[in-house]
Amino acid sequence: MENIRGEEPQPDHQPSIEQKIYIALAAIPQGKVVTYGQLGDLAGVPRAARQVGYILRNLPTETTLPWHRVINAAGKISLGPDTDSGIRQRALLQEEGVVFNNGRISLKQFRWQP
DNA sequence: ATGGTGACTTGGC
DNA sequence: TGCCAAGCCACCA
Repeated sequence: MENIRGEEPQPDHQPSIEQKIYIALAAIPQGKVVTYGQLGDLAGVPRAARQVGYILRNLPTETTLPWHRVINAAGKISLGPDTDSGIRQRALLQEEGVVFNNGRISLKQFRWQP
């Protein structure tokens, strides 16, 4: 596999941070969400919240990964509600049955806990 | 080398 | 509840 910057894998064959994030991301079930920091933890990369955001921002638009199931610790979408991606994320989540209350998702109800 | 930035998080009022 | 300051860490100019 190759990373988002088109670089080849590390010579030691260790999974890159990105690959770990992709794998953890792919495991999130439909109708559930995780926070940026949680995704890092699930991928075995603590304190990687900002890095997760960076990686998601650089995903190709045609990705099949469930990028929309990642929200912030406040239970809100981190993209502006006025941006195309922000609007799409909300729509995709609602299609999966995720409910918004005043722009917020109840982590109590919808957070995925393996 | 170095300081600014950001799809973030946490603790304290 | 909500706002703020710190902490965080890869990326970039």
